[in-house]
Amino acid sequence: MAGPDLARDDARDLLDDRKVRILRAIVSEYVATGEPIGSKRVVEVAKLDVSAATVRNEMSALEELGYIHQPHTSAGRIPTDRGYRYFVDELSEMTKMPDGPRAELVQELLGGARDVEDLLFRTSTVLSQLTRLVSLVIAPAMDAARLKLIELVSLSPQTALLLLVADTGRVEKRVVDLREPVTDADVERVRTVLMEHVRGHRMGEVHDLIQGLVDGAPSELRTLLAPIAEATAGNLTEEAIHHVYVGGQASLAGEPTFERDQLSQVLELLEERMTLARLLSETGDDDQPTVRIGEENPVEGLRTTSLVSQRYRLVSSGSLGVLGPTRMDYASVLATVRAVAGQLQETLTDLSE
Amino acid sequence: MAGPDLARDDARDLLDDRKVRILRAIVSEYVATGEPIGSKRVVEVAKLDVSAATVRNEMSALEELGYIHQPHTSAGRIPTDRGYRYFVDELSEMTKMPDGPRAELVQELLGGARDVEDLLFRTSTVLSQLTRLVSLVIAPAMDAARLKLIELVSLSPQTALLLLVADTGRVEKRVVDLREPVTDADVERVRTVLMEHVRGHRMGEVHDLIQGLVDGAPSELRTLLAPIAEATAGNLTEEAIHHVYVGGQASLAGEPTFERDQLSQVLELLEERMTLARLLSETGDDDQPTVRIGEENPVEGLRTTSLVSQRYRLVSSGSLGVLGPTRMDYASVLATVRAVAGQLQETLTDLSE
DNA sequence: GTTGGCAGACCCCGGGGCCGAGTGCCAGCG
DNA sequence: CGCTGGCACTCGGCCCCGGGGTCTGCCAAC
Repeated sequence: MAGPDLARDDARDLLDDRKVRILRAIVSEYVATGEPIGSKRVVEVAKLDVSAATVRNEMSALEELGYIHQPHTSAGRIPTDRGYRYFVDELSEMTKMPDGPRAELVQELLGGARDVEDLLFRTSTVLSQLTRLVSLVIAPAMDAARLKLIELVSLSPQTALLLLVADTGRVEKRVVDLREPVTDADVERVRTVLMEHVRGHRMGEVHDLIQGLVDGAPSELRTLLAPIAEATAGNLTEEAIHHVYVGGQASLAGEPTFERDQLSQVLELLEERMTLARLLSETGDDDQPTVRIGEENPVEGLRTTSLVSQRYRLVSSGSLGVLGPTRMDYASVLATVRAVAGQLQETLTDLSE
Repeated sequence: MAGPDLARDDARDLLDDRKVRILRAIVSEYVATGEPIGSKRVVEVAKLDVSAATVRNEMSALEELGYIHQPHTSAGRIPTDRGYRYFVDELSEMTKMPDGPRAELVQELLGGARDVEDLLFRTSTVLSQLTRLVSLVIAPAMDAARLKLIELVSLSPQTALLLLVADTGRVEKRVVDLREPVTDADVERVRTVLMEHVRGHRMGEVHDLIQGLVDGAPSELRTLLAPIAEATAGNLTEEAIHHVYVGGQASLAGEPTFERDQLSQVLELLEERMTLARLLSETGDDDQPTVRIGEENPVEGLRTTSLVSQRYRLVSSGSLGVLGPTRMDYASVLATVRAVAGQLQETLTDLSE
């Protein structure tokens, strides 16, 4: 009770060495077994030279401090979010981390990805298989990428397909309703105009550029250009919301920690691409994974889960991560997320540079 | 015991009217409530002018015939797969079906789909929301579609992006590793050659055509064409496996029929795109939905689920459907699947014709 | 500060008893 | 011959209870 609202780090420093060892024992044993850990067990695991009674006193103190918690009187202790947090912070401070998987991963990731989307899809698969958690991968925003090619293909007299190819290998497409029949020659002219004026610019500027063209164009082209401008309206990049790759939902069902309705709630959230995209975009910018444990999570309904995410950088940055019960092996998950993000980044730059 | 292996239809005709009414009552009540139905309840629901005892005799006969089943002695009856099948067959014979949803559906489906993929994605969403089941949508095979545009965009000195646009609005892309640096001029020449020789052909023939070009090309182009031919190898259409859209997994978790491990098993299957694609491709070619109930299902692990699927036709055909517990309201599910398939087909042809 | 001892709390589990729902069977009736 | 009411029986679900086991908190002593 001496200083209840100390900042995280200060609070941490208050723990003497023995408390830390006890806490660590509880966390690791609980992660491994899923059962509450009692004082006797702690003595064995932490190899302490004191009796169980002493440990009980310490555990009582740790509970007072909010690091552990007992489900009911006369049960062992379980780490709280804060308990996990303590060691995650410790992990982050260590410069070297335990190694994630290496060789096979490269193999599987690089192994014949056909294009960027395919690569991201595979990444998601690899990530969920390695961690046995739900994996999330979001494509990088395209704003900063440069337009490499813009094409207009007529599908029918009244509709055409607009293609935008970025130098990152991403392709955006839009079906354009031309409102009235147009000739191939018209399409060709527009194609040329577009290519001339917007190629090489940033994807984020494309819409404005085309809009500009509409205003200054001869009237017969204008009727054709207008719907194209429209089609590129609404941020081209918001489209990214569809490009959230989710894998490993099945692992959630295997997790006995979750009640049936929690499970259903989380699964529902996983289908809201918007929410997921927002969630992942709130990932820190450093090269350490961001970890959000239980209650730290902004989304109601993910309060019993943890999210470990990391950015990968290309022209602009995307992010990826895993979602699982708060009871997870943070050390190895962090290492894996990091390794996979690194590998993805590398493979992506190989592709487009 | 008179004729135990009668074909489905014959067996059906053996049921007298009262048995049919009883079976129908059991099916509909069980679908509605999820609880085993007893003789007393049947009398009420089916409005029969006989006593419960009589119904019990009939039920006993129905059980003997394999249409219903009791979970344990002294419980009510539950329909078997065969019991459901009886009424599904009856539904299929009726020429007019109960109407599926209409107006809002059109709204939501058409509502600003940006491209074909987006449309399929939305279809999947709509389907799962309307049925509260897992929805599956698979893109049409591309073999029969005609190539509208083939483009080669260099991303870096050594890599290029190959774009194939079909007249259905589908776009396939491949990152091509060129092995050695090439000039823009080379790329331009190849582009022209490709456009000249393969445009307008069927997607299924593209690879062979390019392969032919390689053999007959001057050597400096050959080094460039070879990797392109490679990139289009492996059926272009197999790619479709990634284009299985799955929605509404959360609804499975809400279903108390499933045990925890069944749930997990089904969810795992839903992540195997290959399996799903195969499953959906086994859909009948008529304009009636195909229904596979429980054990009728070819995939081990889906033996407690039913799959209702239907083809939609474009140039070639794709299919879509829903997956859920055998205990589902087949009448309304069939109607909905049918309506959505019809609507999708319509919207697709609007787009590309 | 540490320790062993000890009482108390509580979960888990199996058994027993009761209730209710639903069945199968049977004798009798039209 | 089909239908009916009556009846015995079966069985799951529920509650209660008591024993075994575990872990805690407290305390007195070292």
